[in-house]
Amino acid sequence: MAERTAAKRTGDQAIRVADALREKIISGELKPGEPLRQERLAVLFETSRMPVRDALRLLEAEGLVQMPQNRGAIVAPLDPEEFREVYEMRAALETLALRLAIPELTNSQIDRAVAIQDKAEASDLEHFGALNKAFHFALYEPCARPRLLAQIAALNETGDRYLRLAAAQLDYTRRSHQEHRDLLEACRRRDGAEACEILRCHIEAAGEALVDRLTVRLPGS
Amino acid sequence: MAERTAAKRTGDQAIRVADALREKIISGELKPGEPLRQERLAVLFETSRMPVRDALRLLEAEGLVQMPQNRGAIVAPLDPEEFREVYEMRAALETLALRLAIPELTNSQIDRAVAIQDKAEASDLEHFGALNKAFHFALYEPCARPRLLAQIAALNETGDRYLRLAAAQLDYTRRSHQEHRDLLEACRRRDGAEACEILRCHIEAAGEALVDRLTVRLPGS
DNA sequence: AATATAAAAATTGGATACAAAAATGGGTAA
DNA sequence: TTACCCATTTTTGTATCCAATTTTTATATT
Repeated sequence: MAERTAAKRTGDQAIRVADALREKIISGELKPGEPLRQERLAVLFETSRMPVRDALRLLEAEGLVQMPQNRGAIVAPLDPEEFREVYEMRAALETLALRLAIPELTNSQIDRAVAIQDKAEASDLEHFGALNKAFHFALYEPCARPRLLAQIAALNETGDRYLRLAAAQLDYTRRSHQEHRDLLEACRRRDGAEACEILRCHIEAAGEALVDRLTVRLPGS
Repeated sequence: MAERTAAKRTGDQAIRVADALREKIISGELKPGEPLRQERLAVLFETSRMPVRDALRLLEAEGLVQMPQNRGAIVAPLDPEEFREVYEMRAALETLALRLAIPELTNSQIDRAVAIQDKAEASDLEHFGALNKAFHFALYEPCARPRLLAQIAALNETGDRYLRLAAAQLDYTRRSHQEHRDLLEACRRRDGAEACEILRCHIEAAGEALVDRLTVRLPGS
């Protein structure tokens, strides 16, 4: 444990650790309920326990980690009820973002969303998650609401954990793609009400489908 | 700086410090932009800098504190645009909570909300904030969505900071009380659509009124 | 006199050290 | 054999210490 070869230099170790941990949690490399020992993580990321603690606090705020008193952090367990909650909140907040964004949407921004969707339809499941997120955010960003967008991003991250579990959703992507196309069409017409309605159905349908699947797969708590 | 008389004892100092700081920030005792020096706070709360740091991280996640890199924490500045965002999100999330709660609402729960509202109408501005929050949560809680409720609570806390600024809102409380009564009426009829519509207008009206006021009062960023 | 620059002070981010709490395991008694 | 209790070990929470960065202050130069 002697040589801290890499970095004692500047800035924010906590962010770096949090990003790496978040990735490991979302990807499922760290399993739900798995304990996160501070010393172990400190060694793994070549730093001390202090930035690790900060990172854990960050992820706790994001809902990816739980930190019971004096009992050590664990990867937040998966719970179909929580997932239902997440997509309900997503439906509410993402329609809000879209409604606010549509009056500001430029044609070139819509074109960029189309390009992302083209790529998504050609890609495999591995990259689908990221492209899907990029597509949605391309449409939301013009709303210029940083706090709202951050919240949506956090909810998406939590949701992605569940998505990973039920990866055999190939049958769903086709429907998803069609809904994305419909959504773009409504955006081109600047029809906010219609676009929001499509988006709401899009999120809720995906959510319901996944909840069904998860309920079968997961035991209680 | 010698005697740490009070406490080296147990548990989570960070929570205690965070609670105290949050109260000071929301109440306005700590002004927006004011620097939060770690050592100073450590002495004030009779602890070391470490729990203070944890507390600041917590409050940063809640949006009440900003922590620029290596530059020390400050009380998050107030920005009318942020407030607009907060009440837009509140409108979206609280109508969701209410819609989900209404089918579960019992008569006794409604009665309890009425009792809270009675008290609110009789109280002074000092307690209005807390009672107002209690009223809303009495109606939302039956939705049984912990994450959603936590998010709403956080948004309310942020919003309360702005409310404090424009306290001369006596003229608004009368309208607010009437809207609360209308809302209760719709809940009694279990008319979810109507109740949500009233709630949406209630939050948006209060928000718009306050944004106007704040825009006059506050300079740009 | 104003501005740029460099030294000094203050303050944060990170590492190590220490104490309290929880988990573990072994032994003993029923 | 099983249940319970106490000692040991692990792990967290808190305090102190050190290095690096930012801010302030003083000085010199134009």
